[in-house]
Amino acid sequence: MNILNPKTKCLSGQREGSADCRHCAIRQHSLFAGLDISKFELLLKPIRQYCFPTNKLVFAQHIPATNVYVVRKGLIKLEETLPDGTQRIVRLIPPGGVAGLETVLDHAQRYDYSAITLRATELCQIPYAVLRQIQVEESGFAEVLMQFWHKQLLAAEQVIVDFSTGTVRERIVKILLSLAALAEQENAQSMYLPSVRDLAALSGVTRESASRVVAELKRLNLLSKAGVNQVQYDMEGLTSLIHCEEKQ
Amino acid sequence: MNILNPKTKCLSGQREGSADCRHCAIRQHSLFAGLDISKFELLLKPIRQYCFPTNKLVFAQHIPATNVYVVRKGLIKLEETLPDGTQRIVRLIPPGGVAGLETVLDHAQRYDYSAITLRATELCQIPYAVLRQIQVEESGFAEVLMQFWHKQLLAAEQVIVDFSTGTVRERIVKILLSLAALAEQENAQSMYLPSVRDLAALSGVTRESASRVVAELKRLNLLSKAGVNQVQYDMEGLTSLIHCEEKQ
DNA sequence: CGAATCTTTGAATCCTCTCAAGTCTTGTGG
DNA sequence: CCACAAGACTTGAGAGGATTCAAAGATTCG
Repeated sequence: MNILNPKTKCLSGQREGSADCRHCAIRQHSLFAGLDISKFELLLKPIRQYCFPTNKLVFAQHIPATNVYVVRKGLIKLEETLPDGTQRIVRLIPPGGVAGLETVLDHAQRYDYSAITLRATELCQIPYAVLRQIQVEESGFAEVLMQFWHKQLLAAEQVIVDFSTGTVRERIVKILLSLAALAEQENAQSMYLPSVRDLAALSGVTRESASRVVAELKRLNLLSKAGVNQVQYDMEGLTSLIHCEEKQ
Repeated sequence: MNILNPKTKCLSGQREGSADCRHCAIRQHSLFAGLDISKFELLLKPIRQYCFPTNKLVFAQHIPATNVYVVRKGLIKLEETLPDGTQRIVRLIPPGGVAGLETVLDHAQRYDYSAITLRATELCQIPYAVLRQIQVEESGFAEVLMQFWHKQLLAAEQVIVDFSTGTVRERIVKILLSLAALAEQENAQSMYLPSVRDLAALSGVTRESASRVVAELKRLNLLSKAGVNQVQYDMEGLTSLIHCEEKQ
């Protein structure tokens, strides 16, 4: 919930310093929206900001849950490892979203899933005690927290309805459209293309199947490489693929 | 949140009368657990209890959300209808669970999904204003509500990880094991077997595929009919099916 | 009892997975 | 800075599984 100092280097999971929520660009869109920050200045001191590279573990499933994380920039996955060793992603958390909300519950002291960055990601780490105290002092904060619970639910439901239903091509295209929408929000020139492994884990198919679809989309010029894990995309072309399939 | 008067007939969506939360058998396991009911007696008056038969719409997706429903007995599905006309179930709500929690949010005035009974189901209908008022008077109630948000999330995640991953047989068996666990909780002689349509909508496969698996399980004597939508089951046999598949 | 709906089953097709080999990338150490 | 190793991705071929289409058999409800 603060501005990343561009002079600070972004090392592996390194602490960037304590948060400056007053000047956070994303604040009004996230957990502390509507909060009178000056009133809580002291309370917010324990908040730390981190900067993770791609594929770093933010917290592991089953370990004691002590912090909620706000995604300021980047993208996180919440996933579970299945008995056969493959992963299943249960939801993605875009900028403005939170991970580890189970921390705020009295009786769920462990994280339900592992949280891992999909790309370079800036996070704010908010200790349990801070949220608890804000709840005490701000009667409206419980309402805000529930909005975030709701967001989590909607994200999980999207995984079910959009990403885990239909043919492999439909699923992958819907994932890409969803990520393209994120890119548009940031006015980015290109969009983030997850690894084949993550596309597979998010859609519940094999890596090979996911790879074939991505290759096909590139062949159709609906995607074209624009850097490491970055692609340019043809929004209309991708969208039309889904509509064709729905007509079946 | 009250005891169903056994003398009252259970008609289609008919109101059973106002709630008597003080004597509710399920209360200590649901939304009002830990609440001093006598203190809220007047407030809880608007709560109504309903008794729905199989396959009745409790509320429809997109209509204004004005009530939260507590499942006292039976089973509810939350589902969405896809463009091709088939349904996708995003989660099941067992006794003690709630549906329509989005009602309590300030900014989400419409239901995210349609709620439909899978079997004869007893519900308590709790108006928004009641929950809001309890939140005002009981500082701990927000915590309880969040526990229920968490439950919803876990249910959605189960649909992703268990019911929408792996072969059709694995998925169906995991659904059945989950329902068998519910039956054991109630010390029932047999378990509820959803319609083929619902099994398909819950696992994201076609009705035919779901039907074939159920037929196969009956042939293997892991399921045997014990009434309308009721089956006896071989817990160990079903469980071993999953373990075999995981070893692959 | 009859209509409508749901379920079952078969056969053919299509899709997805599996297995395997080869290619490309990435990160590390010399 | 390059070489190498490990891991990720791609691609093909074949097998197996799921879907589709179709028709017949149950069930349910009025």
